[in-house]
Amino acid sequence: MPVKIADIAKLAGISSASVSRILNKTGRYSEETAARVKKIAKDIGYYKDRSAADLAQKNNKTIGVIYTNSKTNFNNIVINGVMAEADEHGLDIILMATKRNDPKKLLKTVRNMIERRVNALLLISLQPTSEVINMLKQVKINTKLVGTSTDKDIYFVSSNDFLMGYQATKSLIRAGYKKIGMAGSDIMQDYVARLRYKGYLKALGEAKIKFQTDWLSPGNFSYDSGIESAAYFHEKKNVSAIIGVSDEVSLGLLNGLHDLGDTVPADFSIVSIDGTEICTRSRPQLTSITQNFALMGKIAVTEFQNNKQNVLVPFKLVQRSTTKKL
Amino acid sequence: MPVKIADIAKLAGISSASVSRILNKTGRYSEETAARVKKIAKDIGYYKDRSAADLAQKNNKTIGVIYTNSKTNFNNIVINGVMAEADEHGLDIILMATKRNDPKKLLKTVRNMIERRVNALLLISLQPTSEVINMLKQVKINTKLVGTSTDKDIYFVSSNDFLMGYQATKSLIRAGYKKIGMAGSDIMQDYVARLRYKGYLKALGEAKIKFQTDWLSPGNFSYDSGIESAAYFHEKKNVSAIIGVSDEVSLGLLNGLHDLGDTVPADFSIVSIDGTEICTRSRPQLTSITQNFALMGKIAVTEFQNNKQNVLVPFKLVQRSTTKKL
DNA sequence: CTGAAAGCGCTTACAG
DNA sequence: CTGAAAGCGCTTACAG
Repeated sequence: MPVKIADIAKLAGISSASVSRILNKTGRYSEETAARVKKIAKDIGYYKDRSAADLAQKNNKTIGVIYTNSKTNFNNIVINGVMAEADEHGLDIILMATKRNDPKKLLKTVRNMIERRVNALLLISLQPTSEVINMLKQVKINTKLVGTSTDKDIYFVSSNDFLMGYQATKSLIRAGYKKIGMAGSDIMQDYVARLRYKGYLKALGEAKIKFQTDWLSPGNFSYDSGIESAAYFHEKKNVSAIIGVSDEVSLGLLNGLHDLGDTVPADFSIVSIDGTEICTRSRPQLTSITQNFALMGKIAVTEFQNNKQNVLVPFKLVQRSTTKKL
Repeated sequence: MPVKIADIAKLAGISSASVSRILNKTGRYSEETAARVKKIAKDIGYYKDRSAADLAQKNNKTIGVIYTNSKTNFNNIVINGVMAEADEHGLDIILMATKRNDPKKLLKTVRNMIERRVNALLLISLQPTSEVINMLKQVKINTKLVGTSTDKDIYFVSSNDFLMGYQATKSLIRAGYKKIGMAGSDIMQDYVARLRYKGYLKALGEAKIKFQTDWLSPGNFSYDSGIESAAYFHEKKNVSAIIGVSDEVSLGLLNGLHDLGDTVPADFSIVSIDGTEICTRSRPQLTSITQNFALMGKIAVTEFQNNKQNVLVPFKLVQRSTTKKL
């Protein structure tokens, strides 16, 4: 049985109301009694019961964060950004992890967050079903996708996927590459993939390069997709540069190509999209379109009350060693 | 204003008590009214207020998990194990992230968990100060360290660090290596490092190899420590094999050595401790002492009520390409 | 099978 | 500056 405010009140010979005010630094109270109360609280090991406090206050100042506990490597960066900003605003964070591509589990997790009455909800690199979106709308919890965009009826903070695809391709073309592949995503199934693909097509078009359908190697953004794409391009030898749609994919490409005896960037050049530390920890290091995930996390919490629009965060091209000078 | 049980009760023309029983599938009730109540609850978008429920029940069936949101790569694996097991037992998980080496922030986070009255607390790969440990003891929350051992007054589930150091060293010796370094930890400051070092010394001693103090390159388990150690050993050329105390360190070693023109395993062999996917994603792939982090997570929750002892989880040596055949 | 009522531990107008 | 009291939304003996 944990100690409660009433215990402190009794010991201090005052009312619970006063104890509450003192402990929360709210309302008026004398500093003398305050000192006494704080000492007692400390001595008997008092810790507020948040259930009771939240219930009474009807506002708990916590924002929920759900992420997929899979190999997506930038979640941690986003979460760091979220935490740093939440600290500044005196907001608590409750994290919950879910599995990628497990709508049931996500639904359950979202329900849990609703039951905990979080003030806002952030979904990191996650694509909710409309069932989830409707649920959230119904209970009027501000929700944002972070690190991914969407065409569904929900706000997001992410990079401009079209522009990243465009930029990656254009830079490659400018450096002299003519046959450019794109690896690791499924433009039929995936909205983000489609946007990037469109940017890629646009850059190709502007340079009067005729797109070949076999320049695409599909996948699900994973390392294994990269490995498979490496095998594909090694076999086909139809491109000289490849855009990996995530750092995972690009590392898979790099390793897969290496294992097949190809040299990067001599035989194939690679530019990755994401730009996490994976890029600097491979040999050669991966040239990348680098997204600002920390900023996304920060913005997601700064804007948590006014859920009025999407925000697109700037990205940049970082030259490393898997391409010629771009 | 979210809808509440009373709203459902009014709509259904019954008491709140009955609604509560139905929604929680507890006590007795007729299936007819149950069906009606469930439909109403769904229609008006009812979600239990957990604050109220927890307060009334004085038990919330949730276990708190705190981890460091830094580059420690095995946290995710542990957390996956924790989640899987928690699901089986119908336990909720609240995750919170903290910074490595930030006792203030950890204290704050632990306090937050206490206020939320978690049934048990898991600290993933974290070394709490005695202040934290005493706090937890005072409020009688079962707490376990997961993924690290300790000599402090708190239980843990981890691998046997002494044995890992011993095993890594002994395997190397058996394969013919005589000059064996250990990189990336500080045996003065760090308890885990000391245990592994003692195992290492024992294996050396058994093989009548005289330990040289310059076989040690200190660090803090990080990638950068690996890079620095690479520079050190490259310069000294005093060992032929190096034990990296974490996958991060080992990857740093590998990359650092590569950048200095050394070849692994020809010039230096490396065996890593951890065995996460980092080991299979480097070229050459890292031979490792592989810990079973998922099992640690699982065990930590299975045992969450009976906090009576430490548990040591088996590890194994996995041969890859940064050493001769061990 | 069902309801009235007390209680969980806080907070917060309100009155003094 | 302080206290008595109501209320937050649930759960759970208890009585029927």
